[in-house]
Amino acid sequence: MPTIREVALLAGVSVATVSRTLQQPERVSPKTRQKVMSAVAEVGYKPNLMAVKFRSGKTHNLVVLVPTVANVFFARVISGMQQTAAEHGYAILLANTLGNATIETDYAKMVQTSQADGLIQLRAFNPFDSSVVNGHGLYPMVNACETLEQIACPVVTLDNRRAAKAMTEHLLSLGHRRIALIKGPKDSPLTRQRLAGYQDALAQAGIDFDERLLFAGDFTLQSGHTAAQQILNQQHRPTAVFCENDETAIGAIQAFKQAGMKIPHDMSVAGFDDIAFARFCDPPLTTIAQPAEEFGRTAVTLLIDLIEQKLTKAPTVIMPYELIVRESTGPAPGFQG
Amino acid sequence: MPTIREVALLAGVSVATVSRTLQQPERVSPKTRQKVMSAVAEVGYKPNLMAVKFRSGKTHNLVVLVPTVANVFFARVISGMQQTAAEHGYAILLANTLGNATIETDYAKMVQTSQADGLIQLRAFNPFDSSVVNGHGLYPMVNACETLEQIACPVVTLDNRRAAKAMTEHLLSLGHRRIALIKGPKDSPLTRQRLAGYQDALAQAGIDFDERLLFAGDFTLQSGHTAAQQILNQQHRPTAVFCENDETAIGAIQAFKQAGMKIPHDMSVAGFDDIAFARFCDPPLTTIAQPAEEFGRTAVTLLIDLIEQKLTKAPTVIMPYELIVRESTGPAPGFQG
DNA sequence: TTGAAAGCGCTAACAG
DNA sequence: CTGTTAGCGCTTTCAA
Repeated sequence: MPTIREVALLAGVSVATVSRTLQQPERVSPKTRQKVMSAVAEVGYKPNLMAVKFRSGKTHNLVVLVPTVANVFFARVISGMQQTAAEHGYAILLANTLGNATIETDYAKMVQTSQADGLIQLRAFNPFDSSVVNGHGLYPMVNACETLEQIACPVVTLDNRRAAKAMTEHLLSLGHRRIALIKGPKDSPLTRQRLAGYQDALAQAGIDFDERLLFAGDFTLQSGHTAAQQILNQQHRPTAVFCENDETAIGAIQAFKQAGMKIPHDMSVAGFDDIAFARFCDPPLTTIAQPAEEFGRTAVTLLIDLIEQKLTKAPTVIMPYELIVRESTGPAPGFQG
Repeated sequence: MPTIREVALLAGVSVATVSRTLQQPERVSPKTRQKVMSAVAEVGYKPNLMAVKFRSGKTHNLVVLVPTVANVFFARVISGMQQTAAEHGYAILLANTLGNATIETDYAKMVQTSQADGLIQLRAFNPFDSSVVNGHGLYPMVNACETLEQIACPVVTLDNRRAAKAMTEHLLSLGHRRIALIKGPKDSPLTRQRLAGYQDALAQAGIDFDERLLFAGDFTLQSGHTAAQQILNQQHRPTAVFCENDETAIGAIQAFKQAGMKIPHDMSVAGFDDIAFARFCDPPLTTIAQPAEEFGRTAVTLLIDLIEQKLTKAPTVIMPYELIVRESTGPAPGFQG
């Protein structure tokens, strides 16, 4: 790799002049500029940006902690991040953490060791060693999609409670009275929020909350399938199932169909996220659309503002949702709209 | 951010001793080690790894160019990469390139500017400016999933031709004689290879190749749906459709079902990749399983070997495939097995 | 308009 | 076992 020194030597100027030619060409005479540029071309010089970053103290790297890139919703979020980051001259270092705290902590060290300027966490977990955080101030961090409580950092989130309530109301409006809920990962605030919204809607409709209608899930296809089988084994079956994400719903629909049920005739199923597959299900899935790419874009924008000190206090941005009614939900048996 | 100097000052030793204590503690007396460690703890010292990397000339970063993380197959590949990279102390810089040559070239510059040690490309395109490549040697690069012709770099690939032939043979064995093929992106060698495999099987079975059974696609759900509609409009319909990936197949299945067809009774549909959704389709999808995570792991291993000069020449690694027969393929109408 | 020189934080000879 | 020192490649004063 040729260095700036070799260029200087070949052009017969000082390294300072080479640097200036590349950074602020107008401050260099046309003649030297010419000489330098052809020397650059001749040796194929590319500045060592590692050196530049080291010197400037700015890496222009952002770490993103994502539980799993295999989750289609997250994939969209990342897509949005990448785009905005690139526009601002930042690169994304993506960490597929599998929700593992150790891996998250490891990657967070990239910020602590000056390898990245900031971090975006898509899960409700503070990846920075708390002793460090308390003792020596916070590192630039943004929380997206989830809600990291007890830490003062910008948050980009959905009003999950309202959205879940809206979906539950949709099911209620179709005459459903026994509505099961297949939850997301246990320790996630998002899961609690969606549950709360579900309960809100039931309470408002004067329906008693029945804990036996709650089923565990973890946002995977398999977990939806498993939960649906449990529902099928239940004595007094629900007539509708609200799944906390689309993958779960798709897994559940399969289990119901394998058991010979017709969707939505025998069972209504709703999801959450509106991933691409939702529209291509059989039947197409009723779900809540979230602006996934916009989540990513917003999170990156906030983080860069934080890094560049344009932010005075940590805001909470609430993104809009949209109820998408497709064909996986229908009237409850015997219901007269 | 405290530096090594502050630690040295506080511990009353030289910076070299601090560095040694951290790198090779055994070369330092227990007493000084003690002093240094408590000074490190007291100021909350974290080494500036940017400086370390700059000095060592090794970044331990790998750039990965992926057409789109939203493709579930690629998501799995990336997952495998991340894992292996982490094991070797490397980080993955993921670039969601959308198959855009300009974006790819931009990210490739990270290698050229010493911000990353090497690159993995998942598409058949050389992201390095060819003049640079020719003039000044190659950068460490590995091609995975696709086949980058005309460049001598390690390749991790599937025998796409054999795999496609195997799937076509499966369909032929079910009595299908008119088999449509929904292709992948136009300019992809992988697409050509799968087409070749399809033709191999037909030729071997003594069936004339009919160009009207070829349909364009781009690996998206939507493109499968669109192609299936074209098939439905055709005069002399095929009885089976082989899709070059699972997303395409899932899109196609929906279109067929919307037209009132029963799968596989009226139409057999096969995919390629065995993504998670394949098993949860209705009906579950017959497909070719590829060891996606293993692709990622192998590519990273090769790249690291290349970077660390453990590789003398560029190998081509052929990964195994497996024909997964599920319920989306069945006997051709009137066929007596 | 240009050059000399300092220094970013760290490691690795080399001396002691 | 420990300290001194040079230097990685670059930018940026400060002088000339």
